[in-house]
Amino acid sequence: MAGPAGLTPGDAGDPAGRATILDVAAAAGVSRQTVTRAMNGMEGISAATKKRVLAAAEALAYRPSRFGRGLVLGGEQQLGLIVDDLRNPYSPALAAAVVRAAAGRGWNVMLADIALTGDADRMVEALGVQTDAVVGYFGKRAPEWIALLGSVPVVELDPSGPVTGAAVHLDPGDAVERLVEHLLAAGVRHPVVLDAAGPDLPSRRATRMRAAFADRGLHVAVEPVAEPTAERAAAATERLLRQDPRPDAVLAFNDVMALGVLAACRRAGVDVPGEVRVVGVDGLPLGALVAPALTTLEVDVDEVARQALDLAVGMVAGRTPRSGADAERTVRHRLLLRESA
Amino acid sequence: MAGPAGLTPGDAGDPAGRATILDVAAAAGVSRQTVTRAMNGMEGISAATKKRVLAAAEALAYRPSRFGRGLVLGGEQQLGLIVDDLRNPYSPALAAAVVRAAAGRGWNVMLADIALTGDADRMVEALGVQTDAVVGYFGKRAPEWIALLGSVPVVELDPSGPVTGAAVHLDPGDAVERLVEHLLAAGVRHPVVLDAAGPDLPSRRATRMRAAFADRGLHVAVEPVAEPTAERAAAATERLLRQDPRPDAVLAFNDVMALGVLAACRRAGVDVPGEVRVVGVDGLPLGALVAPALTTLEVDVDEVARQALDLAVGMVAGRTPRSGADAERTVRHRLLLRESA
DNA sequence: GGCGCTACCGTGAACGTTCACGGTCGGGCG
DNA sequence: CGCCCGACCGTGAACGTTCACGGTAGCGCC
Repeated sequence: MAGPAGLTPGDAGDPAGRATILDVAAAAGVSRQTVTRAMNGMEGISAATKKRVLAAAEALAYRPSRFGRGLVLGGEQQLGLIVDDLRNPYSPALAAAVVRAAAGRGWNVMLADIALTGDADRMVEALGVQTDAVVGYFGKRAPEWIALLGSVPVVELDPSGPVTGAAVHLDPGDAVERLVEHLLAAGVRHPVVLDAAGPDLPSRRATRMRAAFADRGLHVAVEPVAEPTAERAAAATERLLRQDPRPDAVLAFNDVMALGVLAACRRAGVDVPGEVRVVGVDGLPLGALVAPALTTLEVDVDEVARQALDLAVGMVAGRTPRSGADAERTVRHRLLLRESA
Repeated sequence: MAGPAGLTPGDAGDPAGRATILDVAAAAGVSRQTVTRAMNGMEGISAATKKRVLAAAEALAYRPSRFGRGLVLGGEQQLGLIVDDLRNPYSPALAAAVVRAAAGRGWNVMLADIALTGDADRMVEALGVQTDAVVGYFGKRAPEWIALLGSVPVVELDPSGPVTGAAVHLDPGDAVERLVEHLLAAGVRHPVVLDAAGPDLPSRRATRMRAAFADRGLHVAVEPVAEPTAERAAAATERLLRQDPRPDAVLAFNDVMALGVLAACRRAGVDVPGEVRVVGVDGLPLGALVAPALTTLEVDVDEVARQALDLAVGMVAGRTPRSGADAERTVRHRLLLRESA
């Protein structure tokens, strides 16, 4: 168990570079194939030889090249996942779901964050080189990046623009209708939507919410926030609370922003849901931890992950078309009525 | 832009499998090398030929094999990151930091979750095959998994047992001393540590906290919780609050558990920090969103990521030794005094 | 002694790409 | 006309691994 002393990698003549299977074969006095047999636990090798080969491999710090192996074996299936910003808890919630779904099918997941990465273009391109399919949020630059990915199959998640290929849509469906009914029944008259200022404003969610209110004869102000963070939402809420008439319901773009709204209300001494009702979107578990517990439009990330993976593997296998109706799925939001509204 | 109609991949004789560079060469009536020149924007090719080659590539849905390319180019650097459970917000916070640090060095990050994955052994092994170095939380099974990784350089994060290789340690250092001083000065007499029931109990954190109290002549009860989740912590807290004497301070293993403690106190009508003081560990941003804002021992995830990557790339390059004093770094906790204690 | 069988091991070939070099062809120049 | 040069393009070789097959030795059996 103690590390073999005095052995640095490339201990024989090799000045640099990893040891290859031929180095091990030479060191053990056998052929390539015998090394393969030893390393991969195949039959057709004596116990003594196997031991000798493994010792040589250990001494040379030999590790099979994933490229050499992948070349002949046809490669493990590798999925690229693009998320918007890992600091927003929704991203990891989704990532967790995707990792789980992928593991079930024997796929590995490679994670990329386009908000955190300086050179997003390079990142996307690298992802295309390293993976067999890519799933994720592309936002406004979807066409550009999908082009950058070359012919790697792509599944867009909740696309904002017109879809160019496969996609999993998020549909507020009747959850938003029921939410609006609920708010109106509670006496809400001055609702405000706190929208995330993406490239295209207002967002689809905001539009959908506004439409639901408009159907029932109520006008909704849409307040754009520079970044979809709790801090920005809190700052925006402070402004809103000073308005006249004061909003009696704040619908946030996502749960994290809604948490910021709750914090701002608490600091301002405004009772939730008594004076202001607050709702989010995403259904994050941590929404149940705060007081009052957050009412939200929950998205079933496991279902999203399942559908996305289904599309991705289908496209890789050549079953699913790369675009068109068969390449689109829809996952519905669920209304999660807790305490804040 | 419109997809070329009537062209399915493998449109010529090929019954299955992706098109190779030779297929493109044949289709365009040129040689391999010319295809390479066209695809990679190299010089020594006429504009007309280049256009013809690119058209053929497009038609055949050709995509360079990452294995073939990696084999000759020596491979992009790829880092594996093992986290415990993505549903705990600390994991993504760390992952975000690692992704950022890695992107700065031109590395890609592949994410694995050992809690979510059914067959963790297989996952770890696959990670070893696909990456050039692995960083992460291995927990109790560290030796076993490091062995499984073969000769892939490994950096353990906050190892619980004795370190077998490189590691980044988390040191509560004087932050915990100052915390205990603060609690004692506030009149705390019956502190309880809510520990995460890992394989080795009590955890290093719990031990450290207990020692700090013991140094000042106070005994601390350690309460193990089956899982390090908010729900479990809340349930445990309900039990604790019925004890006599009732604890006047609860030190949780991490922030998520501390949030569970806060929720339980709120439900029980117990004032924080008036009647019970609550402390977490991690320094998650969301700890500032709850009421009262969570006092915690913050860990600088960016610094952890930097150190870990430094070790990893050093080992890959052969600079840093695989074990020993030079292969270990330490990052100190910081006391973040907010409202809950 | 010849035959076949088993256990063990080695040798071409292939995977898909890029590098280094060699070839061809047209044209300018003395 | 002979020479050289630049622009363009093609051909072996190499990367590291595994698969399919071929070889050799030992041994039992007729």
